[in-house]
Amino acid sequence: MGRSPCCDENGLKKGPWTQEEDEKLLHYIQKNGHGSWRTLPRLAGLNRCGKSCRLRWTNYLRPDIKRGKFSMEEEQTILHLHSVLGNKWSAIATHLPGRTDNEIKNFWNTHLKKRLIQMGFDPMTHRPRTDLFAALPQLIALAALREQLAALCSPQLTATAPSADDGDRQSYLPCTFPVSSDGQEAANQQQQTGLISYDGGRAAGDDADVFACHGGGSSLPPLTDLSDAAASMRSGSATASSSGFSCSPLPWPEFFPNDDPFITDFL
DNA sequence: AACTCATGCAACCGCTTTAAA
DNA sequence: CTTTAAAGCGGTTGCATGAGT
Repeated sequence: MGRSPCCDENGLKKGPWTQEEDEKLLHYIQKNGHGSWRTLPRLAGLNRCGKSCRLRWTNYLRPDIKRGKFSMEEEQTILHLHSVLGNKWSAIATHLPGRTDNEIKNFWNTHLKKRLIQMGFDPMTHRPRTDLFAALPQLIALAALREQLAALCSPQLTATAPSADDGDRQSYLPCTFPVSSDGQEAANQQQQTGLISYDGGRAAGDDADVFACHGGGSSLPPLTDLSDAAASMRSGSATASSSGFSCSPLPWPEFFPNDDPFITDFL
């Protein structure tokens, strides 16, 4: 099972392909098929290794390759398949006609992976990350929630004694995630059997990696409905169990156990 | 205008798998 | 069954380009 010497051979060109090389390769394959990639470069008159030729063909020259931005449907498919298959790019690519595994891999690494990390998800498991730094957005959200609930319980306090830093705090309290400029186009993810199903995406032509926070077309798995909780607090009703609030007021209760002193300290 | 930094993508590297001898 | 070459695949790198300062 020795490694093929391939590009180690002296004199073989590496680096970006020229138009002339592309034409030679394209012309040869259209006429003869690729056959053995090992012998192809010599037969096609190319000073490249077979591996390089194969890659150039499969990732760029193949006539059925689709170019341009990934559609929302494609994004959704990639996210779903990745949650099931992991980094099996070639397997994922078989479900996206015209897209190469390399293209999907690049798209994942430059867009989708970052987006999941930003949202506090582990890009490999598609679950909320449980380490402290990853959970920080959720913890900050909890702090915000606590402040808001406290304000609802005793509005006179906040009304009569505004603190100097209230303005600053308010600026980040309402949302701890990047907010979409368009609530409709924000990604909408759901936790289904522990996996994220990406059910939305960006509007066409919108490149910004922006996401609405909870309540504005969330791209996160469904959090506990805070408005219900707040309404219950306001009305003084303790019968919020129908909304599930009394069971666990926290998002993803399995990651934020109610008996965790660090968490309960927020409440 | 010049510089720095971030981003996207093509291509390479090296390991694994497959198939032929 | 074993060995070996070839192909497949995923991770990584490096360059071109655009945005921001």
